Amino acid sequence: MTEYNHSEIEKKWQKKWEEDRVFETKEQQGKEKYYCLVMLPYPSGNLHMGHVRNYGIGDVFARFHKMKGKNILHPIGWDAFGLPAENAAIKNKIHPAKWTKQNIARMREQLKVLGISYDWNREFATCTPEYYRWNQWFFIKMWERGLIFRKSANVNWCPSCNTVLANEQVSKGLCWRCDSHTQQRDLEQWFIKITDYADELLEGHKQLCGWPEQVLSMQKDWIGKSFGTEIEFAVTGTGKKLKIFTTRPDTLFGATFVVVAPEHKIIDEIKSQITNYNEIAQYVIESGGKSNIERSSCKEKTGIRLEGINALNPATGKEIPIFTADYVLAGYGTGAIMAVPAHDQRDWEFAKKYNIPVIEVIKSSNSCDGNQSVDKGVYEDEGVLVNSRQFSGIKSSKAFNVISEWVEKQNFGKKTINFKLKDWLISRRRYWGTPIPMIHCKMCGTVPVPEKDLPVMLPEDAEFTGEGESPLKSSKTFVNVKCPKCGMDAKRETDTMDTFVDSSWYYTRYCDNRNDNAAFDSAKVNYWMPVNQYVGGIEHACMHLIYSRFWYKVMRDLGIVKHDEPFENLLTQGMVTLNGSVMSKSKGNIVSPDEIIKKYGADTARLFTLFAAPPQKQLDWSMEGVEGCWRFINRIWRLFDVVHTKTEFPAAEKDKNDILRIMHQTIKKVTVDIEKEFQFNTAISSVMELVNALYTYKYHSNDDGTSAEVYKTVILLMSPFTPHFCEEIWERLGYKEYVSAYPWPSFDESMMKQSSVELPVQINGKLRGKIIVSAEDGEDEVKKIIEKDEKIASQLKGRQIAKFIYVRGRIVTIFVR
RNA sequence: GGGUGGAUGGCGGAACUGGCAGACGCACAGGACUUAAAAUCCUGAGACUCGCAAGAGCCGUGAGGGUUCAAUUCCCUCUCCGCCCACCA
Repeated sequence: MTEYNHSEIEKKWQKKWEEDRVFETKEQQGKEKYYCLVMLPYPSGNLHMGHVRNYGIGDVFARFHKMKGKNILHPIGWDAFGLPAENAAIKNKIHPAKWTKQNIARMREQLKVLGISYDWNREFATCTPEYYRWNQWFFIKMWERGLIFRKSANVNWCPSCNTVLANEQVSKGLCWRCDSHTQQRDLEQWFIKITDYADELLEGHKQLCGWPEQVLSMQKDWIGKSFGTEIEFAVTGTGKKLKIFTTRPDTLFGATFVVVAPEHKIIDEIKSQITNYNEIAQYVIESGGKSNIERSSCKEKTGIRLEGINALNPATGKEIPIFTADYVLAGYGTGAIMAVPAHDQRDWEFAKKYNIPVIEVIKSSNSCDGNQSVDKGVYEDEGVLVNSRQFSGIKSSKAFNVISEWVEKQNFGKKTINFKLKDWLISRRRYWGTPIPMIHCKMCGTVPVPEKDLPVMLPEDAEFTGEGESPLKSSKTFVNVKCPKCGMDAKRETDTMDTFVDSSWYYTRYCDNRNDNAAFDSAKVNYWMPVNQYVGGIEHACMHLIYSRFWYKVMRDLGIVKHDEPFENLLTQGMVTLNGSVMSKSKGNIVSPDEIIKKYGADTARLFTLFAAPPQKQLDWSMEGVEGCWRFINRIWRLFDVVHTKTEFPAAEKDKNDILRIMHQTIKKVTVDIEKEFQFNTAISSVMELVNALYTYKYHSNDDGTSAEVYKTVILLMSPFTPHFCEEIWERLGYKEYVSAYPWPSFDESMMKQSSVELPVQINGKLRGKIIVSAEDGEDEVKKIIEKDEKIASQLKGRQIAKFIYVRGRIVTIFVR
């Protein structure tokens, strides 16, 4: 056969697949469906190795299940709104739409060269009015359901991007995209009430058996449900009450001070009674300038006492001081806490610094350390209540309920539940996003754009200066509008939506991407959804994957989808690194997919990313490893001639059953590894073993055509990993149909049985020899064989066998004295 | 600080339910082919000790202990590394 020419072969089959519409799909009732989804790429302009890995993994699933006879949906699209396009507009004076379109065109070509089995008919970009009008439609539906609200909020502000960032988009005080230091500002913002679904998002985890435990626990922590009690502390001389939140109501009698967040409104409300108000006001300003991250990173807790007033501990009736300190967060609980220095580390540190009394209220129930002194430090574990009047002596675990109920009865508090999850801030002062479809009218207030007027189009005439307010404000044609209610002059909302909105429901649009009358046809979505296999990066564990789950539940409540959860199975793939560090432009350690594909072909590039590490783990790039995969593909290529040439080596006859047994074992291994284990690396290595065995067989046997049969299986097994190459061989083997449409090989357990097995023999835990036994041999036969084995027999000579263990097919262990 | 995942040859990584540790690949060495090289095909190999050798012994899965005839796998204690969250009351 001629030499393996990857570029010719890959071009040929990509063209054929496209011409024959091999991967185009539609609903087929009665046929099992399989929806394979990969996280849609941002059109940055260049495909990187992470993409190759991500989409290569997705393609294995899609192609495998297609061969398994399922009806496949395997789509791709573009997450096309976002900051980089706008930054490019500012920097290079190119319109975001044009920049994005160019990038998509280039990346589409790069993707096509990879030969992924996408149904390209279903492609779309989220930046088109055909798509984003449905963002607007959903927004209005949510508004109607009371899920959208506005409030003035202290937000993260990126001075470089000139925009508001969600908490989730700030990492270590830096903007998630440009790495500038962020600041705090107060702005009127649009929010989605995701917290209404907090409980369901948590409960829904029970249905997500196909998700990695790691992702679930990250989400659980992110949602952060905690049970506690709200308790009111009267503020002396003001008639005001201060509501605190605690998860430790059992320590109520030990609360010796109260702390409020600097932003807490009570400070302003009672400022006339605070004798050191000037000092307090200064502290409030100072902490307001700090980000949450700065606050938390400072080692020593700062705070200041509100002089002239006290709080009344409702349980003890004692007056205790009130402090303000920035270790208390305004956004969590009630923004105020009761501090119990004996049983909380932070309160302890604070009390020591400001010389506040410490009252022990829980003693370890373990009598040995019952004499512990509170001066020794903090006791945060469970125990028995002390110094707590009628509650002394009961267990702290019980006291949670007992004291909470008592507090409720006394009418100064109640049990509550708190979440860390915050409402989703979705407005952006940006151009390149979905316009929020609202109109501000002086008479009618905030009015949604009527459905018939959707989409609210992004105007062409906006200016991109990179400074000040949203570019949409610079467009007169956009801003000025008539109120849909009263017809008077009104102004359009100029904020756009967070791009996470786009990616929260795109997977349903693939099911019906050309629909002009609705976001999608429910019948189609209900056929394809839920996604059977979702593949993407772990970095989306909390944001994208929570927003999507939330959005899907809202769509369910709107009655347009029928399931509770969008993604049945999730695979989070590891990063691609070079010499252990992440590939990035700034580090200059990028390996370009283009170059690798040009030199070795897409099949080799894909094979390497699948073989070098399990999909979930980090993958370190290695040129030598790529060479190895290239060699393996060539080795299969050459095997074509080997198996079809008559060879005779009667001297060392190899058993035909041997090679067939290995073949069936390999089919099983590859099937299970793809279907259940997600272990593509071991799937591929088992095919390598089969190929090695085939070479050996061919050179040491009288072949009657068996090797050609086995070879056919090798090609079938490899086809999800190296599809172009396998199509080519398949054709040369004389098949008219595509290998990608051919049924996946099945295995026969009975073919895997071996008549004789080699068994290791251990004596006193040490390997002392090996014996060959027949698979059916019982313990007596095995004993006889061992007695005949010279080497083992000599070890046993003169010693008494205390124990003889025979694990069928595994091992023989003898324990002697 | 909380959560979570991990630590196995020179390297990437295998190992079912506790049952021969190191599959497969890379790198390395030797052989065949070749005038030669590359490519290819074949073979070898965890460390240490003894042996000319075939081989034998012994130690080995981050560290220490435990359960077991048997532990990379189960239990306890500890160290280090990655990721996510982080003053969440």
